[in-house]
Amino acid sequence: MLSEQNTIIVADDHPLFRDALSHAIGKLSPGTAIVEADSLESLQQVVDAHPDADLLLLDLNMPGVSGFSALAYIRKAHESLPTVVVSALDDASVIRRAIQHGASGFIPKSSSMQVIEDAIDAVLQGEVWLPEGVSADGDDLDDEEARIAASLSSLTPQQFRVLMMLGEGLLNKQIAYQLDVSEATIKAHVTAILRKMQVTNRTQAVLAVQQLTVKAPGLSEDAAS
Amino acid sequence: MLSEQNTIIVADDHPLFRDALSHAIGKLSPGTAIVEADSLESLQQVVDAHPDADLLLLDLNMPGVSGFSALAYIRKAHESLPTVVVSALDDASVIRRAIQHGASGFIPKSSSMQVIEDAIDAVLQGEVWLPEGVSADGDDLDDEEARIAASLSSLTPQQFRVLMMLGEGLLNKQIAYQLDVSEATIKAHVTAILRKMQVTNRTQAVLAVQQLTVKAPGLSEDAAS
DNA sequence: CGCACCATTAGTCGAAAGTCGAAGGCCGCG
DNA sequence: CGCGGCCTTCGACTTTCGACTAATGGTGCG
Repeated sequence: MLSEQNTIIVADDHPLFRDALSHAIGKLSPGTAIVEADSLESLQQVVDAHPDADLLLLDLNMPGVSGFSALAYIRKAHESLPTVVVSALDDASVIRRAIQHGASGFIPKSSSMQVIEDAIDAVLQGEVWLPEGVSADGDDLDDEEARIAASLSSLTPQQFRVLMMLGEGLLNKQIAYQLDVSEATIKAHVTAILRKMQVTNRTQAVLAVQQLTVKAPGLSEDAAS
Repeated sequence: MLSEQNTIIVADDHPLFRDALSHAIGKLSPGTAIVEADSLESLQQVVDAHPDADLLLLDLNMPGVSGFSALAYIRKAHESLPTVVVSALDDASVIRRAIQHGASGFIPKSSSMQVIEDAIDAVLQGEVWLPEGVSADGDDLDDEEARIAASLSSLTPQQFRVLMMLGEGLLNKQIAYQLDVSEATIKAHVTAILRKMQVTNRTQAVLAVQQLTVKAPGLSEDAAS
């Protein structure tokens, strides 16, 4: 099956795992075009350049993107693009939140290649794939979190990028330099962001974004595999 | 046992649970003086007014205090005051972090009265009390988190209060009004805070504090009991 | 008492943040 | 094609922030 011309986007900052994923897809479906992204900026470009993509594999721990922000944002901007979250975390609550933010599936990074292939296959068929033993149902998303996610989805791509940089504690000047525009432009974006997120200053905007953060359980163990 | 004149501080913003705890202590040890606090400010006052207290029962979800901040801060300021964390969360990682931040015990809010009494009793004996099945050992605290906790402990009480308010996204002017001092004073405090925390602006200070946050797993269930 | 530390305030100054209006580009739609 | 809408960009202006200096008062300690 799925031997048609598909396009799959793999977004992960870790080159090794990105390659592993790509390789798995290539084996699963040789005719599939694979596009990779390793940052928020490249992801936006790629998604924009491939509006016809069939699937997005998205890592939750992309640098410069806190938690579910990218997921919530991409999902609203590209409703027809099924998105599977790939993450080292595998808490039930994390998985549930991912689904509630619009993911079509969740693949723990510890999964075997076979499981990954099954998952991709299932989602391409239009199903929702979850690790065994995890239910998608349950409580709804936290009201506050849903409200914030909705705010995020109303941002323009550039505004979203700026917001993520605010979340790193950067100055307007630093953001301007990185995006290669003037500081005045960043200020304008920030003003628009504050308005859309219904807050009065950047610190409050950052706090809102932080609510979509996935708090690493840490301390347990490193991803040795 | 423990029929001597003890003093126990109960810090919890939830009146019902605070009373329940106080009641449990009263039953366990009639001669014990109980002092309550329902906010960061009152907690600071109370702890200050009772340097001879034998135990502090501290809720993690105090309004205006993010996560382990209060624990880390109080612990450094009053090393001889055993502190037991009381929380609705009971993830193993949360418990472990609490211990690593200096707590002498951890009591899930879902515990039975008997367990609570046992826990208090044990800690008063100088032991460390944990819920059954949880080990305190394991990995060390995240380096970054430890560094931040150390920074917090170097703050003066007023500076700590101001920092917590920065964490709510308040303006200097608003903080000044709430603390009933001039804005100049707040600026002076903020400058000192930024220096001690080794950051360059308030947003970065807030982000640092956020790293000590306990991310509520939420979604699972409400504390129905 | 002198000393150190904290809290408070004023005032100044330069930098950063945030608001407002506006111009140019791009795209869809009649 | 022309128009409107949205995004991006920008400069000018106001407010807030943050550093620095300087001063006053309280508190604890040898």
